Amino acid sequence: MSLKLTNTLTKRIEPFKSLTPGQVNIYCCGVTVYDLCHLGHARSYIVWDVLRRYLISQKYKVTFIQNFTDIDDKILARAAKENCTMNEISDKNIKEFHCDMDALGVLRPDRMPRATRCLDGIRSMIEKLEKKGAAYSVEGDVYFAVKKHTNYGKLSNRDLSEQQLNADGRVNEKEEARKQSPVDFALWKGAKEGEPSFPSAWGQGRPGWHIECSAMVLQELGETIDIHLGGADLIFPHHENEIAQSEMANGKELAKFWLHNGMVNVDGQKMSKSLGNFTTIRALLKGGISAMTLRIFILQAHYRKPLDFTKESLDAASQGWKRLNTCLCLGLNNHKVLDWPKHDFQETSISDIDKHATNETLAKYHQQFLDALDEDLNTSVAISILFELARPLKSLANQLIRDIPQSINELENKALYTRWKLLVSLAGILGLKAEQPHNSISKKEENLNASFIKEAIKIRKEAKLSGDFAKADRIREKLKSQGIELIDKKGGETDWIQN
RNA sequence: GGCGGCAUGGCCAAGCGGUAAGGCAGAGGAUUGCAAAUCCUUUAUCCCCAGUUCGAAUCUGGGUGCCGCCUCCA
Repeated sequence: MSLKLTNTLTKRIEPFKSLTPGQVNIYCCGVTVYDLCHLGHARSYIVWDVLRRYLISQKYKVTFIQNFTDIDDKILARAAKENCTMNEISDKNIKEFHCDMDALGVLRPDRMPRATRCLDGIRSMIEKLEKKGAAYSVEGDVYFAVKKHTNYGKLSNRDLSEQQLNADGRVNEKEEARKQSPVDFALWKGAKEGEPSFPSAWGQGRPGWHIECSAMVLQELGETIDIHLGGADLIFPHHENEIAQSEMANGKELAKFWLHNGMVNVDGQKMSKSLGNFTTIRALLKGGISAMTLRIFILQAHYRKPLDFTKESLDAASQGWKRLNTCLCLGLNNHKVLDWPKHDFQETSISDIDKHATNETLAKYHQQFLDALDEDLNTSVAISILFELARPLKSLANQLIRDIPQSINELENKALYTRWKLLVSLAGILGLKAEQPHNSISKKEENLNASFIKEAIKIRKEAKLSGDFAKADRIREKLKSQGIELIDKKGGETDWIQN
């Protein structure tokens, strides 16, 4: 394996090599927990989930840390609005975050530190910076003196003298006056009236935004980590400031690889809270978009490029997933008919795929899939290989669902089983898992629904027999709009599945 | 103004110097109820101009357009 990744730090695609063989330490910038997550967040965490799964499949021991920013102006504003405490807002949204990410099949990070619970590390890092003369305190605030850091700007490739400082004129004049330079940023903010605060050597206050990540990386993973992840909008100033703080405090390079994902766009513009053009993950899932559809949608584009969110592209992903899903379900639902070994999805190990590639064609697909991911996580190509693998399986699946299965000789059957296993394994690296369509419904709805559908099928059959196809089609369309798909089989029988 | 990214068929999207993956939609054929679902087949010379090269969507230079960051942001 030779994984190559685009490193924002060097502006190049370079071979990935971990500091310790077989071990990868990753830190991923998490969310500020003041609200539900939107599709942009989903993209970020799904993409990095694939990176993680891929590394694990390549036998790396991965330690994945991701933070929660649980103190911030927006959380406080939300708390004031909802007349509750900051902690209540944070707790609630952390729960919601997990709910969404679990639904999307994003593996939970190994640890998820919260800013308010890492204050010792934060304070001691600020003290260290102060001792080194890289930080100064003014009236309860502490600022990082950017000019002390000779390499400032190395990540975002910026010359500070060329920047339009505070471009929007959104300058807090009081704060500006306290700073030695307009580019300096807060490490610690003195407490304001009525806001939650924490004790420190500089008085009551709270940490600035950037310092928590620096402190957590050190606390959880050490001075230098393999990979630091985040959205492209964090490159400046957040990651630049992290580098400045950590490298000044520790005297060591913060991260070997900096990876950044592209934004999700709506009508060509970045999806963001402030523009109000966001769609939450929750709304999408509730609206009937399946988690795996979102995964396909996101992974069909390269992670660094902007991704336009439109109804059309989502529909396309949905149709594509439907196709793939049929194939992934094949061996689960039909193993008896096909005489395939019973297969439990939960037990599919994503690091256990080598032995499945038994023939030349499958070995080729397998290799192409791995090569694609090696090449800076080309998930788009990886997915295309899943579709190639799926084609004959799709054919088989439809024979089973709709017709009498044709006789397959033993050799073919075995090859198809192997192909299916490979498909399941490779899909697993992308976090794509079968979503079983229900042809039996939960007990609660069973009586209501099943008999209703049965009745509808009966009426439709009568309509068909009497030649009233318009009526038959109306019934079919009506059920379809309710997620029930009718399938006319040979011999006049009608089956149904719920999508 | 500074830094960075992008421009490929109706839509989304790969491609990293040797002659355009994949998905969706469309078309034709099979099947069917002149239907749905399904299966098979099928559709591009890559924003413009100039250059390098035997050969460029891919490299260089110059345009044009769009976007991101410089302020909270995945």
